[in-house]
Amino acid sequence: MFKIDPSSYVPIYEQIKKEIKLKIALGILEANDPLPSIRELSSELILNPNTIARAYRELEMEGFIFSKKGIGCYVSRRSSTLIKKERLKILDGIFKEAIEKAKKYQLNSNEMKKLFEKNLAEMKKSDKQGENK
Amino acid sequence: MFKIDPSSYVPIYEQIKKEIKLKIALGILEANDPLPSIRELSSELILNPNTIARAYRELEMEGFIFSKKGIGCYVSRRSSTLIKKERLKILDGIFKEAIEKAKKYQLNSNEMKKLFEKNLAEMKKSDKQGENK
Amino acid sequence: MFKIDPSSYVPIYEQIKKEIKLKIALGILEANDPLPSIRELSSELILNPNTIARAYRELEMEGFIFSKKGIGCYVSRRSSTLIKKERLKILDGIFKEAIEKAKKYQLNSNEMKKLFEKNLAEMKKSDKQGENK
Amino acid sequence: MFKIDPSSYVPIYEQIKKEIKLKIALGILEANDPLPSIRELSSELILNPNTIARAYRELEMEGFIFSKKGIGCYVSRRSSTLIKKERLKILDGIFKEAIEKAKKYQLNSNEMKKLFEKNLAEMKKSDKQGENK
DNA sequence: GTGGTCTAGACCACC
DNA sequence: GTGGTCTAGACCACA
Repeated sequence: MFKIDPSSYVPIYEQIKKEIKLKIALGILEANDPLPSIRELSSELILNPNTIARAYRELEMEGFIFSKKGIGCYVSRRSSTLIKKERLKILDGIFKEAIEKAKKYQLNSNEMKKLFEKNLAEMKKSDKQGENK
Repeated sequence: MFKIDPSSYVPIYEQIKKEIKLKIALGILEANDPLPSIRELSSELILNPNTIARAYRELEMEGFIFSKKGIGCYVSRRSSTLIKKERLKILDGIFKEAIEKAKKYQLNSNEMKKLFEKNLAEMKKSDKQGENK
Repeated sequence: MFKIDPSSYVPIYEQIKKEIKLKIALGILEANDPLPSIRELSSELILNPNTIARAYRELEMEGFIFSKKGIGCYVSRRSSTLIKKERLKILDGIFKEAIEKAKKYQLNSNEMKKLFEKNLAEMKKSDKQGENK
Repeated sequence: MFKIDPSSYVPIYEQIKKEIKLKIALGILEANDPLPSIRELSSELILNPNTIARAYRELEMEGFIFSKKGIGCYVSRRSSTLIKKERLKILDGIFKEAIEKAKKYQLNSNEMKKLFEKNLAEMKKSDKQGENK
């Protein structure tokens, strides 16, 4: 389903939450779709069930999913509304953060623009190579 | 001297290390310059001295600084050489990472460009306001 | 027949037991009356048959009902005697409990009275609306 | 500090949350007051630290408290505002629930009133006896 | 010492 | 089988 980086500073349950939110944001998971069961996902990711359970519980508290005892966890109807707001915040945050970091390294806005566009071009290039493979 | 984000997942000692490396990269700290004393920095950042000590210890192990017992810590001569390699990696990584994250959220390159420039413009704006204060 | 609250901490089989005891206490179910079949009730309440079966099993153990294998469950003759004791306890307990809880929140008896009467009035109001539907 | 009922259907972490919210509602705990440490409370209540940690974590997510790594947990400034809203809901819910239960047992509003006032009188009586002891 | 995360594994309610 | 709670105990970051 997705990958987890156990060496990251970001807690594993937080990584799981993000990945599921991402799937909702991309429409891969839609309202009433079932999530993988806690045990299933825990054995797939080689994690303790409690870690998955915590991620699911917090997603439920935030309104993205709902759980039925003995049945499973499902994407909530409100999830698409909730995720739209988060998506914008996240995306905005991504670039804001990058710009702030670059600013710390005393790059001026022109240098940032250059560097950004260089990286963008590189990404496009490697994407095309990926397609041709 | 600099700011720390206690709510970040990045450990505080790691944030301190980054900030000091940054200062070396920018030439604010040069070879043989003294670092703020552990006590000084800990009271300024309202952190436990042990946290600062750990950051300094690891910077010493990586060769960026050296310590004189009972006197203080100083920027090493090798630091500027060491930092140059890191700086390039970091700068390049900043936008690469941002682009990759945005790509996960299925932003195409045009949308990324727009969002990047929007945030760049906002940064400039808030900088000017800061200057006028 | 009755409602179940799946989000309550009280187990569902316990809620079912209470509802059936209630029906006996109110004389809606009398000695030798048949209970709804497990299948019937489980499809009506959208619950697993096992959950209903457990409620019935415990009611039988407590003497309120008896079951004929392959036929169904029936209200026992002793049920009305058994229920009378429970009913008094329960009714008295309802308000005693409410008052104790409110006392914890340092409501004095006047405030409790006010709040009680406010809620009583609201109930009456919503009942009338229900009738006019 | 308070008691927990391990046999209750209400989960222990939920009971702990309620008790702390109660203490905030009553002004026993005020903004910036420290909460007992997780280990302290867990050994006092003879519970696993994880159970306390979960209660504290959820209280933090709901904005009632904040935690500082390596230092402790403290009542938040917003807590008093947040608790006021909850307190009203809780108190209203207590009587609403009691009335609904009594209604199920086909008590009419006059009977409810009588029973309520009887229990209120009993409470007052037992309170006075408690004082004289 | 503090809180935070994670694992391992138990029991429960429910399907 | 499912999710939910709880225990026991480890390791980490931080004071």
